[in-house]
Formats: sequence, structure tokens, C-alpha cells
Amino acid sequence: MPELPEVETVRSGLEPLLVGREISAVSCFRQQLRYPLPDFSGVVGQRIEAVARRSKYLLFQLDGGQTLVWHLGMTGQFHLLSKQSEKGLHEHVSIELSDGHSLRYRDARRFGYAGLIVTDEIEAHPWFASLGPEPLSELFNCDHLFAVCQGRKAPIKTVIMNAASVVGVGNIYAAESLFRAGIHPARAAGKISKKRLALLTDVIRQVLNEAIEAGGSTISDFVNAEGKPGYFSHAFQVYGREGAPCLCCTKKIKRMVQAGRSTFYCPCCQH
DNA sequence: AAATGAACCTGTTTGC
DNA sequence: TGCAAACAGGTTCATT
Repeated sequence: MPELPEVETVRSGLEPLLVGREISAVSCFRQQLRYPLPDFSGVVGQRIEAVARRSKYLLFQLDGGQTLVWHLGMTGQFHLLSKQSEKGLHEHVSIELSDGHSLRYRDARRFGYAGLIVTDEIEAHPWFASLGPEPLSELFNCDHLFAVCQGRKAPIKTVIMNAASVVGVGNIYAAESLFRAGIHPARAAGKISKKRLALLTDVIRQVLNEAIEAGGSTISDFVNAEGKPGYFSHAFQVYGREGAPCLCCTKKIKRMVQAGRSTFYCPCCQH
């Protein structure tokens, strides 16, 4: 489900609802999601100081010096319930807050995962140690992308989707960015001029910012913390539009498979 | 070393 | 209509 704009939408929605609240209990309805769930007993009585994000991870910073790290996988969702209620379909964890609210984690496919990490050790943790820069930060610039692509024969699409190059760019935004930059998704990364990579850098930032503004992209099931969908899917120019006319040249949008994922592109506008 | 494909799961859509 | 195959926003691991 979520790429960077969707995770950011969830983060900004949860932040005002959770910061300052204290965790009074945690119940797990199964032992593991993608990985075994952490032992939550130590978080009871701790207050949530901040809700942050790194890459596609949500970071619930607790006042005891630990951070609850959560990845939503493909179908993970958080919902804040105001009343006690039965476990809903595909709900796996319930975090009770001292004000009576209940934060539920729901995830049909269970590709999501969570960990409890000492806040000062997050950057060194295996989930974070080899991550590239945030695409909306100064660290992600033309020089960086050029260095990453240098000498690589891999297709540019798989390079920008690799979190070691830059984080947060998933299948949708990779396709949309390459279309806007006029770059063919299968082009070898090392064969793209620095000038065109500079354009790609700008366009990735633009696309992600626009998607955040729109509250993310909902294809079938993404919803924010209030249960509402995002609207960026209406702005897709290539993703999911196989056979439909290119909005630029009117030729048919094509679909190909790269590294096991669908790629949508215009064979006329992208080189 | 680097790139592809399978695996982890369930739900929904597509095609015969 | 029914059933099976294909496909889905992510990441890691094993295999070329």
C-alpha cells in the first residue's frame, strides 16, 4: 500500500492524536506479522513524545528513550478508536492509551513489521543502516543520484526504487517520476546524462510533494488515520493506465514487468 | 558484485 | 456461474 507520501500522510494524521498521550496497555492478537512482534511490556506507562518518519517507517518516540518502529508493509493501517470494541477483521495489535483511546493496527497481508529500538541506536539498526537519503532533503540532489547511477547497468527504475539509492520511491512514484522526466524505465542507469538525472531528481521531489498535498494515493485500500482515502491517484499519468492514451502524445500507455513489478510508461515520450 | 526471481500473505479482479 | 490464475502500494533472501 504505502509509499513515502502515504506513510507521511499517516504520520501527520497520527501526530496530533498521539503526542503527549500515555500508553496504558498493549495487546497482540498474534505472535508475529512479517517478523515476530517485540515484547511490548516495557512500553506500558511511557508517553509518546513524537511521531516521526524515516523512509517508509513510522517512528513513535517514547519518553523512556526507546522508539516503537513500525513498517506498514503493503496493507498496514492504523486506526484510532474512541471506544473499547471487539477485535476487528485483520487487526493484530491494539495499543491502549490512558485517555481511553485505542490505536489499532490492521494488516490483511501481514507484510508489516514492528520493533522496539533504543532511540539513539536507530540509525545503526539493520533496518536503517544502509538507507539512502530522504528524497525531500538536501542530501538528495543531482550529484548524489549521479554518483549512485555511475557505472550501473541496472534499469533506472530499479535503481530509484532501491532504498539504498534514495528512500520512499515505490512502484507508483517511480513510474510517475520517470514519465515526467521523459526517461525510459528500462534505460541503464549509468547511461543517463547528468543533466537528465538532475531533472529526474527535481521531478521525484515534485511528485512526492504533490502526492503528500493530496493525502497520498488510494488504489483500493489506503486510508489515513481517520479512515479517509488519498486523492493523488486521480493525478496518475501512467500508473495503472495500460492501453489508455498518453496525456502528452495520445499513444497507448504500455505495461512491462521489471524485477517482478509492473512498470507503466509511454513508449513515445520516454527514452 | 550485481541483478533477477521467489518468498512472505490475503483479497480482489480477470479470464476461460 | 464457477473456478483458477494473475495481480496488488514492500522488503529480504537465495540464486544466477
